Amino acid sequence: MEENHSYSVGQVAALSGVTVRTLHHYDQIGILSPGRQPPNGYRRYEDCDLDKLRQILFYRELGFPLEEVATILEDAPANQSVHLRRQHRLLRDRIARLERIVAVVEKEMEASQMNISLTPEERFEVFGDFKPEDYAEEAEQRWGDTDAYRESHRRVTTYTNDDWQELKSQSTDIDRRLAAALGAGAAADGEEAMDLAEEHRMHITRWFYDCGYDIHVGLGDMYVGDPRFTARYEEIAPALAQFLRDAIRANARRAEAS
Amino acid sequence: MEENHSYSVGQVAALSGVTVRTLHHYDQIGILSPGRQPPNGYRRYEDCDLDKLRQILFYRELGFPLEEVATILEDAPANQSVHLRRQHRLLRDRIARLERIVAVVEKEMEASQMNISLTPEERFEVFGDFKPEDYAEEAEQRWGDTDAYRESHRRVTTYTNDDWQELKSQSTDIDRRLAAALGAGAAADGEEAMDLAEEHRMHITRWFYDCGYDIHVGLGDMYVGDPRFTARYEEIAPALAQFLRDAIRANARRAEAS
DNA sequence: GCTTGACCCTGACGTAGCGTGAGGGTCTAA
DNA sequence: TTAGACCCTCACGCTACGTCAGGGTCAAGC
Repeated sequence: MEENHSYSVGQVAALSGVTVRTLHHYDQIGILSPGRQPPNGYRRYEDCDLDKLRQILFYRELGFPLEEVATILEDAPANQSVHLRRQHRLLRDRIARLERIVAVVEKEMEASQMNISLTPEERFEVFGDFKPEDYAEEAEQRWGDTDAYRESHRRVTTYTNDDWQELKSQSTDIDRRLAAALGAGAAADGEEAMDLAEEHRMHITRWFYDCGYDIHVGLGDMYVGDPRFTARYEEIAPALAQFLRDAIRANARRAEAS
Repeated sequence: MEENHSYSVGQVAALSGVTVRTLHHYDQIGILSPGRQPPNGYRRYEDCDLDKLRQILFYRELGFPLEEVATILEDAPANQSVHLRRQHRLLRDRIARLERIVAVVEKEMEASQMNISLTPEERFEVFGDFKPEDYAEEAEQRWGDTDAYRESHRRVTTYTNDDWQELKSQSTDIDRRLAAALGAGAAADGEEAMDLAEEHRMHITRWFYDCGYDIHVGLGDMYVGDPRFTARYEEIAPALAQFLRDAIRANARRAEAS
C-alpha cells in the first residue's frame, strides 16, 4: 500500500455510494475539495480525501447539517480518535433515543391489545415518569456541553430508592408551587416565579448535573417546544409549561444583570 | 374527557413541537387538514387530528417523505395496531443498523488505541468478515421481502463453528474463482462468469435464504454501489465487484430467457 | 368605545442538499 | 477517426419547510 493512488470523481462515487453531483456540491461548498489534474481540471481525490468523505458521510448519516459537519471537521481535522469517540457517543445516544421510542410503542401495543383507548394526553403519559435527565440530553445537544450529561449519568447511577423518592417529592413540590403561583396570577417575570425557576434550576443541579443558566433556558424552551414536556406540565395546570419557560428566561436575565 | 375540545394552530404547535408554518404546510398539501371556524376561517384541530399528527411526526422522524407518509396513512387510516406493528419493526430495523455501525466504530477504536494505522481499504475491512446476511437486509429494504431476512436469521442461528468454516471456505473459493476468471479475461456475460454467479447465488440460498434472481441482482448492485462491498472485492482483485455485478445481471437475464 | 398585544389568516421569497439535464471537453480503445 | 465512457460547468427544479409582509380577529384593560 505504498502506491501513490488517486481517484476520479466517478471512482469515489462508486466507492462511497454518493453521487458525482454530491461530490461536486461538496467541492462547491468547500467541505471536500480535491486536487485538480492539469491540464483538463479533472478532480483527483487522494486517500486523505476519502478519509474525510467517510467522516462527512458518518455525521450526515446522523442528521448533522453540512455546515455543522464542516465545523466539526475543522475542530478536529486529523485526530482520528476524537472522531471515533464522538461518533461512538452519538451513535449510543441515538440508539438510546430509539430504544425509548420502542418502549413507548410496545407499551401502546399492549394497551391496544387490551382495547384501552387512550386520549391524546394520556398517550403522552406513556412516556413514563418525568425525569429531567431523560431530556437534558436533548438540551445538551442543542445548547450545552456533554460533560453535564456524563455528570448526570454518573450521579443518577448512584441513587437509591430513597434518593429517588426524595427527588420525586421535591420535584412534585416545585411543580405544585409553580402551578399555585400561576393560578394566583403571578407574573412569570415576577420575583416569586423567578425564585421558583431558580429552585427548579438548583434542583436539577442538586440531583443531576450543574445546570447553568444557558442550559436552563434551553430546558425551558424544550418544555414548551416538545409535546412530552408540554403535556406533562399541562396536566398539572393549563399553560404551566409556558409559565415555567418564561420564569426561567426571566430568572436567567436576572442572574445576568447581577 | 368527555369534553368536546378543539385546538388552535398555535396550541397544536406548542403541544406537538412543530411550527405553525409546518401545520399550514401540512394543510396545504392535504396531509392534515383541520376544520375551519366560521366566520373568521381559523383552523380548529380535533383530537383525531392530533392523533394523525402524531403518526405523521413519527414516520417523518424515521425519514419518510411526506408523500409516502400520506400513502401510509391512507392505507391504514384507523387501524392503530397496524401502525404500531409497523412502527415497531421500523424502529427495530433502525436500531439494528445503528448497532452495526457502533460495532464498526468500536472496532476502529480498538485499532486506534493499538496505534494501527489503517489505509482506507483496510478501514473497510474492519467491518468484519463478509457475510451476505449482514447486508441482505439492505437489499431487502431496496428490493426484496422481509421473509428472506427472517429465514436467513433463522438458519444462521443454528450454525455451528464447523458450519461457519465450511461456509467461509466455499465463499472464499467462489471469490477466488471469480477473480481467476476476471484475470483470465473472461467476459462478465460469458458462460463461465454466469455459472460462477449462479454458484454465488446458490451459495447464498444454501446458507442464508432463498435468493431469487431479483434479490441477487439487487445484491450485485449493492456490491458496486456500497463502498464496503466494493472494497471487499477490490481487495481480492481490482474491478472484481463490477465484474461480479455484471455476471449476476447476465445470469439473471439467462435465467429469465429460459 | 378605544387601545394593545397576542394570535389568526394568505401570499411569497428563500434555504439546504442535492437530482436532473443541457451542452460541451477529454480520454482511450478499436 | 470514431464511439463510448467519463470529465467539466451551468442552471432549473424539488422537498419541506423558515421567514417575512401585510392585514384581520380576539380579548383584556382602561
